[in-house]
Amino acid sequence: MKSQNFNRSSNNLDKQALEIESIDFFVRLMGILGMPRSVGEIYGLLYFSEKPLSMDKISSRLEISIGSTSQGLKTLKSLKAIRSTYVAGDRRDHYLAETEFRRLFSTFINDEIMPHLESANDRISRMEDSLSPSEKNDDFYLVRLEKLKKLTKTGSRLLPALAGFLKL
Amino acid sequence: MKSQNFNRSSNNLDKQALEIESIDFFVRLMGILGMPRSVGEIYGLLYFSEKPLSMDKISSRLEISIGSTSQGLKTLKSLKAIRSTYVAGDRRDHYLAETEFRRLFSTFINDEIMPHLESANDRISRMEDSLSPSEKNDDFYLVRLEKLKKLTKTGSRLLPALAGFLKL
DNA sequence: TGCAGTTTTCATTTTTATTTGAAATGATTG
DNA sequence: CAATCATTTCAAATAAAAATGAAAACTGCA
Repeated sequence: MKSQNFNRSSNNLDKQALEIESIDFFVRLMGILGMPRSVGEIYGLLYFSEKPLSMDKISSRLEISIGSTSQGLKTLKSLKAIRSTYVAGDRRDHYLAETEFRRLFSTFINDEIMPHLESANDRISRMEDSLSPSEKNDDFYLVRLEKLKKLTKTGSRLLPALAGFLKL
Repeated sequence: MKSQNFNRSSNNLDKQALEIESIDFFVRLMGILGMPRSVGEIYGLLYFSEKPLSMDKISSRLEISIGSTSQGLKTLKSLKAIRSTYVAGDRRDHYLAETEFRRLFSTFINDEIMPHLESANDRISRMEDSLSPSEKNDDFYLVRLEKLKKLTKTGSRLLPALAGFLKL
C-alpha cells in the first residue's frame, strides 16, 4: 500500500526520505510547543507537499485514524498553520501548509501563552491582597512580588513582539 | 497536621493564602515550560519561603512523596532555579529559591531548546541531500528549505538572547 | 428529499508521563 | 565502623494525554 508507483518517476524514494525528515522535524518542533505528535506529522507532511491533500490522503499516508487527522487539522487551522483550498471535481476539503512561521508563532503566543499571563496578573493581585500589614512592609515579600510583576510585564511585552523577529 | 500553630502569629492564614497563590502561579508557569506539576509546586513553595526548607518539609507541606520531591528538587537544581544552603545543627540539605528568572530561563533555553535546534540542522542537511537533481532546481523545495534554515538560524540567535531581556 | 460521501464528535482504548513506595545507596556522628 | 538518618533510584501504580473507531452530524448532488 505504501510504495506503489516505483517507476512513475525516478525520485519517489528521495521524496519519501524528504517527507520523513520533514515529519520528524515538525513533530519535534510542535513537541516543543506542547502539541501532540499527530499535529506535527500532519504539518510535516503538508509542508513539502506540492499538491493540497485531502483528509483521508493524510490519514492513510501517516497511518493515523481519521479521528486524529480531523482533530489535528482543526488544531492546525486554529493556529493558522494550514489552510483549506478548493479542488475542482472533488467534494472533499484539501489542505495546504501555510509557510509563514511568523503567523503560526504569533497565533500560538496569542492563544496559548497570553491568556496565562493575564490570569497570572489576577493571581499576583490576590497575593498582594493576602499580605498582612507587617508583610506589606517586609522587603522579602515586596521584592518577590515585584519580580513576579516584572516577569509578567516583560513577558506580555516581549512575547507578542517575538514573532515579529521572524522575518521569514 | 496542616494548620497547627494558629496562634503563633496573626497572619498564618494569610501566609497560607499567599503560598497557595504562589504554588498555583508557578505550577502554571512551569506547565508552560513542560515541567511536571510537582516541580512547579516545589518552586512555588520555596519562592515565598523566608527560611530554607528541607526535603521532608517540602514533601509534607505539599503532600507529595519524597520520591517526587527528590526528583523535583533535582530538576530545579539542574535549572539553577534553587540552591541548597547550609543550616547549622541540621544534617539535612535545605533549599532556597533562586529568584533571578533570567538564569532559570537561560538554563532552560540552553538545556531544553538549543539541543533540538542543533539536531534540526542535521535534519535539514539530510533533507537537502535527499533532493533529486530535478528538485534541486525546483523553487517549491528550495524556498521551503530556505525557510527552515532561516527558522533555525533565527531561533538559535533569538532564543539565547531572550533571557537577556529579563532584567529582573 | 434521500442518499452516498465526508467530516466531526466523543466514549473507549492505548500510550505516555508522573507519582508513589520501598529498597538501595550515601552520609554523618556517636 | 556501625547505626541512624537522609537521599536517590527505580519498578510498579496511577494519572493524564492522545489516538482510535464508530456513531452522529453535516454536505452537496442526483
